[in-house]
Amino acid sequence: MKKSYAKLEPRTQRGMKTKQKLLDAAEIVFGEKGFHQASIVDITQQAKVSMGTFYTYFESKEDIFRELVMSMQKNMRKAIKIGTQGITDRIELEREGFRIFFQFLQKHRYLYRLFRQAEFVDVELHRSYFETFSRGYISGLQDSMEKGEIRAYNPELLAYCFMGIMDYVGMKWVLWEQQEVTDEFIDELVCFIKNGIGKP
Amino acid sequence: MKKSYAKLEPRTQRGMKTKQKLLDAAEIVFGEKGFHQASIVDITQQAKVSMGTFYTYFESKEDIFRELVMSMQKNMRKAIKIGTQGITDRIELEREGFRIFFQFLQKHRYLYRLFRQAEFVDVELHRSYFETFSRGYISGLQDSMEKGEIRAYNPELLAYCFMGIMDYVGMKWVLWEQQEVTDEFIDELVCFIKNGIGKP
Amino acid sequence: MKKSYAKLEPRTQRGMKTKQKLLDAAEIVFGEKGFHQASIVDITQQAKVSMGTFYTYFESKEDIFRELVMSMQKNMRKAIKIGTQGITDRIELEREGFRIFFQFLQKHRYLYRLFRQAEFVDVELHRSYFETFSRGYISGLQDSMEKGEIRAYNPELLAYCFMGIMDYVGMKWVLWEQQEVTDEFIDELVCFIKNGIGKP
Amino acid sequence: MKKSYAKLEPRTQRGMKTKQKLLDAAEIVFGEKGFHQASIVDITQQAKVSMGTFYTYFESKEDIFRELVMSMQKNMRKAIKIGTQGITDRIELEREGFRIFFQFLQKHRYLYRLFRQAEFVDVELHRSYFETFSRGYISGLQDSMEKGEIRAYNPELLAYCFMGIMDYVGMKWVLWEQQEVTDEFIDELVCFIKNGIGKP
DNA sequence: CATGAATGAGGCTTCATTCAT
DNA sequence: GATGAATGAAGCCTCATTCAT
Repeated sequence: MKKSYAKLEPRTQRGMKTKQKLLDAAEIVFGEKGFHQASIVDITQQAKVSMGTFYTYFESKEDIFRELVMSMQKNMRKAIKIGTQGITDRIELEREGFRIFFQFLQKHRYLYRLFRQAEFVDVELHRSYFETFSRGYISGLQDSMEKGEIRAYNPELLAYCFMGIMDYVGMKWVLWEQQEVTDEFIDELVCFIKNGIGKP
Repeated sequence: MKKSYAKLEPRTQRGMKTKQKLLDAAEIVFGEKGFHQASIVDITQQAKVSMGTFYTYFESKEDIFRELVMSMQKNMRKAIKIGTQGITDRIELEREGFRIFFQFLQKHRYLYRLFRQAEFVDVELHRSYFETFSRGYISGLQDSMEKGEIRAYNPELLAYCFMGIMDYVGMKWVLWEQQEVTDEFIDELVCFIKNGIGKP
Repeated sequence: MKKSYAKLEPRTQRGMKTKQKLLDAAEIVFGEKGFHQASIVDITQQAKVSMGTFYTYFESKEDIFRELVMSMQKNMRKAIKIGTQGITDRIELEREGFRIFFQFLQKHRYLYRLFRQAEFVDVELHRSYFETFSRGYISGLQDSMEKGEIRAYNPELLAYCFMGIMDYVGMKWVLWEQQEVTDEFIDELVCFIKNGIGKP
Repeated sequence: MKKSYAKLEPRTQRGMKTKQKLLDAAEIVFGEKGFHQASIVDITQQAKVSMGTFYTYFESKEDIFRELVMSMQKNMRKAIKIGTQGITDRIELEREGFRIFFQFLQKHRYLYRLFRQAEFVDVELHRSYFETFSRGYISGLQDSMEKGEIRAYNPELLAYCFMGIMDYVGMKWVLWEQQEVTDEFIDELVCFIKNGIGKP
């Protein structure tokens, strides 16, 4: 017996607006309270709509979380892609990538809290994010290595190192310290990536 | 979050055993299901004790989680400390630190899942872990820099980079791929840290 | 159970058609899912109209159910009345009554599911059906007894026996087995009613 | 992820008593309000236990309904079986069967309301009841026919006729009229079954 | 007349915690 | 110390009905 209240895409302008209000509210609420501590009512109150309205646009708490995380991932990847277009030098590309990532983080302060929880909400969501993101990263690094632009390492290892660095540095300075990430800061980061800690 | 019974420290051999059974069970259950998805019954069933027994030794679900995570952190730090004793060369120290960390991970497969969730269970727990762990790391790096052993960077930045790398590499190869982390693999990792990606 | 809009009798051709579409849809939906499992949306989707349109023609879910059941009852009684007109012999009258009833059942496969539920939707609806139907039956039987055409029994008892037989036989062979009820089958049924199971 | 709170059979005397209280309460509540109109709270209040206790013994509303209906069916069949043991004459057997059935009905006033709804709660439950009950009935009738004790009919048809009669007569006089069903009444009923309505 | 977004009361279910035995 | 039945607050979700366009 299939559901009679199928959740469809809104068919009016008003509906689209309401759905967006809910997504925006969810970003804040999930970010602040965490997925499991947050309730649907928290979200609808934040969005200033009634509880029932939630279920006009989403099937469940998991559903809105998934949509939220996926759209965020898409936007982030897009921002990085657009921002780094045309940069050919690998080091410069990394520098710009970091900058854009931290900028994105500042705009979406809860990105971390959302991504981190994905693992406990929907394993697939989590995995697919890492796979998609790392795939692009890996092939980019591989190209640079083949061109002899950078040292040769296992490109997968390198990609995960970079992702770990972005994650932890972003968590510490953007999320916790809420500092503006300056160009000098990023320069130092890139310097480490380029030269390592060994003395020349 | 009331409590009428104080948490007991077991006074008998039997009591100690029961408490340990519960902690072992909690490691598995929290690791597999996640803190919020896991129930007290899951834990007591896994430990093969009755529901009531749980509250003889722990005040709440949060309580056992905290105790579990804290003891794990302590053990991990201890393992690294002991294993790296006597090593003076910074690079070798990092190499051995990575090796021990990944070994520890292999023994405690759920370490990640537990640490990751700490943020959503008890913010203090999470913060204090990072602070304690990074403090030691930072001061060690600072020493090495002052001795001129390694290049000079913001030691805090470096510590978070290393922690991020450990986290992501461990997650990818130990947790997900369940590969044995070979010496060659660690060597490559250390090589990156030492030399960076820039061409010499 | 509030209402601010009075139920409209459709005033246009288009309106009449829409109302009928809704009634036809309700017959299918209530029949398949059952009154309580069925939703207004199920009905409006089946009828291919919007949700709001429903309340132009019906006051509530109960309302359309009532109208549906009552019209079905009326049609059934009418069919039997017309079909048995002019038959004077009681036994032949019963035979023809059965035939028409089973034919009606075949056309309105959900009649049972609807009538059966009436008891749980609107007790009055249910009672009134039985009273109206049995009243005619009883008086007919009484006449036949007084004329000495059939044996004398408590006519009310007899009427309920016949109704029970129609109900169960129809349920078994028309609803469940979906067999065509042949004349031979009905003949055997009437034979039992006429002669009983006792040896002559 | 399997349920952690599995519904087991109670392991103590106290538990058994509580479960029975809930079943007794459900019989009344489902009988009076109907399955869909009744809520779990209605049942637990009637049983004077807390809401949570319900889920210690039953998985869902459907679950307790099923258990209730199945135990009732079993008890009814058992009562008829025991009560008609040793009766060899078919007519007397039917007479006694009716008597016991109506007596059972008087004790379990809600039996009808429960059985009638089974169709809308769990189709299988409903079907299996009819199949089990009719199977015994049919084979008994067949035996009698083969022995030449009663007239020969399609035994399945006859069984459904008798079941329909029991159903409707019980509904009318026991459930609605709440009359005591006297021996005279049953005698008349049996007389019809034996002799039919045809003049000798 | 027709539409479909919005509402919110009501019902189901979970599970951390208590407590009598 | 150990047991497991009992509790009830809290959260998810449904859907009949309203109403602005």
